[in-house]
Amino acid sequence: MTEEINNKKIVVRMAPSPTGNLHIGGARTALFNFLFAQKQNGKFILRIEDTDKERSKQEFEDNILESFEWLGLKYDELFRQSERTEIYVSYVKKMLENGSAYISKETPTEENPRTEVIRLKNPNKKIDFEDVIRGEVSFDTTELGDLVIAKSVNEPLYHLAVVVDDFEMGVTHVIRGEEHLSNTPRQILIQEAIGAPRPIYAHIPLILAPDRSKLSKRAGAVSVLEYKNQGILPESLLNYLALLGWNPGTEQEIFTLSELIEIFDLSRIHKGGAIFDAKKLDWVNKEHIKLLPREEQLKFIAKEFDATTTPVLEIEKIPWKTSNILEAKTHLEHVLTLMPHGDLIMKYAEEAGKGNVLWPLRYALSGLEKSPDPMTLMEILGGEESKKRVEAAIKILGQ
RNA sequence: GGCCCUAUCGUCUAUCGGUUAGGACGAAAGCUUUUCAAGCUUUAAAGCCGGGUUCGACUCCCGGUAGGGUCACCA
Repeated sequence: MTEEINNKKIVVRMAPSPTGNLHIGGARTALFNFLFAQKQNGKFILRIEDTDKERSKQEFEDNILESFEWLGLKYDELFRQSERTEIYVSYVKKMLENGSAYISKETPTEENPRTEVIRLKNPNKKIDFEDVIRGEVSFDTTELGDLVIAKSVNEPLYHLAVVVDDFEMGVTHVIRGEEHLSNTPRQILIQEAIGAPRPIYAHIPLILAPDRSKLSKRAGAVSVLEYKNQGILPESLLNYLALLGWNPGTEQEIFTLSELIEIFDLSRIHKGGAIFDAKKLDWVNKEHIKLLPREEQLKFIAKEFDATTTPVLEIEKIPWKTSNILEAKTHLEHVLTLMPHGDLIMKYAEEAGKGNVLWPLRYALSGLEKSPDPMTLMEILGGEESKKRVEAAIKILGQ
């Protein structure tokens, strides 16, 4: 509330380019922006940066949008840079007029046959900026030269489009990946040329491949949506991603999205990159599945347990280790009369010895030495199929 | 290579000058008549190196080293 009274509302954005599927690095950037905006009661913009017509693909934009949808990261506004060309053109013209940019004659090459481009007139100065995560960062822009900001008046390039959009959209905080840290001085130069205020920067550390290199397709970066197919819950992915490069300062590790919003804090973000650990993600996912209502839980357990394969039973594995075949048969026969009443079966198991009853039951249902517990299996398999399997086990024992 | 950033168990991390350096994942071991791909218990496992500053440094400073990012008419 105070933010809105004292100064303007906070505005953040996530600006992916549709040149690939949204992967976990992008998802985390989106998450941090989202959490910050929610916490500050601000606005979260999703901006598709598709100024590169050759590399931008509709399928990737679709993938990004679908990923946001699945993750449950709601944005307040959606923009496409390809639909905003006139705006950039007007800025290019303005810069040309006020002399902060100029048309530069180029010697055409094979890759770049163009004879002229538009360059920023670099004032060649030192740029210092305060990064929320990294503190004071300073660059000498002399080495940047007069950077190209547009291929032509009608073809703006990345840096120009970003700066114009952030200005036009009133972006107050730029929260993005560390790979953009060295882009920042260029963008500040353009800001100053068009008279835009400087937003607050927060460059978050990269998510690394197991060999500590930048995450790429080659290094095993996978689309966010692939985790969906793997049975990862969106809240699990978000929870895990939040813990990569950030922590709440307590020992709690499992959070719902609203809990994350409550406790998220930019100042606790790390500086160093972090390796993505799929095993820990699995653990986080398991914890979130436990939080689900029973019905939902079964869906995920069923995903890993193949209920369609009829178990192949080995007779000697049916009885519990201190028991024998005859006893196992007796117990299963009794259980069969009790099915499908789980509570009655449990009661019987308590009396007859849990291992004696439950092990043969579980093994009969699954044919596995390790599996979900018998009650769960019966829920997944259904009453009829469960009975069939128990009967089959009894038959084997009776031979 | 230039510029910039970073540096605690294998991995994710706590520590904001004084701790037996804590937790989690994973690993290993053990327990369990077993609602066992679970749970519980236990163990191993870390301050990159060298200088300062200080009564005292993982923590602050400097220098190395290592890793990463970035140096497009891509984003």
